[in-house]
Amino acid sequence: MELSNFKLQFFKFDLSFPFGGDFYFYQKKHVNELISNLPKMNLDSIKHFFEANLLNEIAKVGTTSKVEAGDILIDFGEQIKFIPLILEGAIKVVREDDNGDELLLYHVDFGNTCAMTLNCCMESTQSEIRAICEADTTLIMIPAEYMDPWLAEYKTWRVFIFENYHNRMAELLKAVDSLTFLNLDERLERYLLDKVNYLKKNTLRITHLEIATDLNSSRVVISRMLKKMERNGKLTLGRNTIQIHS
Amino acid sequence: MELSNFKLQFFKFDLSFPFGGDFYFYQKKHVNELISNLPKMNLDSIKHFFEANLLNEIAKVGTTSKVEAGDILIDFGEQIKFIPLILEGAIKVVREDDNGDELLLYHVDFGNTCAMTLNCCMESTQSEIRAICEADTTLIMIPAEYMDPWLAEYKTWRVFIFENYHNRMAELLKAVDSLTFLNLDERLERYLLDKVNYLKKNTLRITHLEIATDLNSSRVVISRMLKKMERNGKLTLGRNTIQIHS
DNA sequence: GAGATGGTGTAACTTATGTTACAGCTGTTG
DNA sequence: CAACAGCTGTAACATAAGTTACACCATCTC
Repeated sequence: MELSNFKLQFFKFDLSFPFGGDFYFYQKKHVNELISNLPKMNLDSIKHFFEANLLNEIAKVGTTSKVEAGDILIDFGEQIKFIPLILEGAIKVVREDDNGDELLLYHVDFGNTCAMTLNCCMESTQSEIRAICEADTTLIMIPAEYMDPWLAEYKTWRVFIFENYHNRMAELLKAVDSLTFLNLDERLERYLLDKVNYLKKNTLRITHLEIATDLNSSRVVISRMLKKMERNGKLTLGRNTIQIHS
Repeated sequence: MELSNFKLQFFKFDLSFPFGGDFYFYQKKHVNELISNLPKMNLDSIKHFFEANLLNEIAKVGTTSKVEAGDILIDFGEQIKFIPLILEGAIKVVREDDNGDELLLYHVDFGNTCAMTLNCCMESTQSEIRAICEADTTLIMIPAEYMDPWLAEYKTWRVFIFENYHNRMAELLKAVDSLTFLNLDERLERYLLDKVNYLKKNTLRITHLEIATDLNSSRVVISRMLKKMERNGKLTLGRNTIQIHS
């Protein structure tokens, strides 16, 4: 509920950073520079759903970081030490089996965090998923040890955490529904529309093979279905691009 | 973690109740009789993972109820007003699409609660799932309004709630994995082994149609596969029964 | 005990999806 | 420019799963 209006107001992050994509290697000194550089932005974008005292705490212990498209944020089996709160960009969460076959589970975007990660923070278990940035992404990293005390202390934190659990659970349910009740062509259509939605572009830069991987299908099948959809006027195919007619 | 040893010690619930399966209709007076009848059992089975003060609170506001096999605990779209904590028995959680096609998501058993329900308690949303008793089940119902204050006050409650979220999430992931990476015959095999596990019997009382419904498949296909498994010596088929050789 | 109901077995067929193979095209690299 | 790697299109075939149809039981009811 508190989250909904958050989505309306993006803030632009214009500083360039002296370090690369993998936040596990960020040093404390970088973080301090960072925080002192953007206190206003930090508070502005979060103040709409966290209480004042909590905002202060977040400003004190959180660090802002930027991750590039294609970077892997979290991988299978990793121990997670930060709660990532996404300010800008989009992250996709995938599952993999023993043969290396993949399946896209869902996307996490603005104002959300990854509930899979939350579990790890509370219980020090390992990640069951891989999180990959789809666009350049800005996030606040909160050290995992604050998870529990904040739950005790701040109502807005509890709401935030539970809303996130709820959202993730709903996404997982949606994934189960698609797998169970939809044919591949319907899943493909949803997949494309989803992508248009959260990337906010009608023309997607993507190959048939990437789609096949996300849907755990094969390239030939996806090409076949895309061609059919093109014949039906739903989209236009190009090399490395698909333009959705919506 | 606290939950693990809880599983070892069942307690037997021998009183007969003056009311039927649907706990939504229980009256406060019944509840009070109940509580005064079983204070010892209540505390015994829970004291291993809740702190003393919380146990007192649970004894004060919780009610014990018994639900029969086959009863629907929670259905789609219902507003949930109680957190169910399962003491004995087994509950299956299923998903349904617009055509009425079903899919079994997972089971909830001893010492656990349904995380889907938790969301509803925190945010007053509606149930996205149906919960059906598979065996006669005893549970403690805790009014939803205690959910949030207890999170603030009791560390063991937070652990309990998050462990449950984690378990449910893991079960959902397992469901996704099965749907994505396994063939129907493998899913069938897992399904049967699962059932043997949580019902603690090698001989299952079930029809092929029921299995087909749980797996969102068709009876003919399931019969075909079961017959093949019988020929391979994995099980013995009978009318309404399947005996698993393990 | 006749009929109805529901569970199981099996064959024949259909459909969705995956696989293999290959051709053509585009852009990059040496 | 020649060679190469990656993307797309298409045909032919293979497999998993769903569908239809029907026979045969077991159990229950009138």
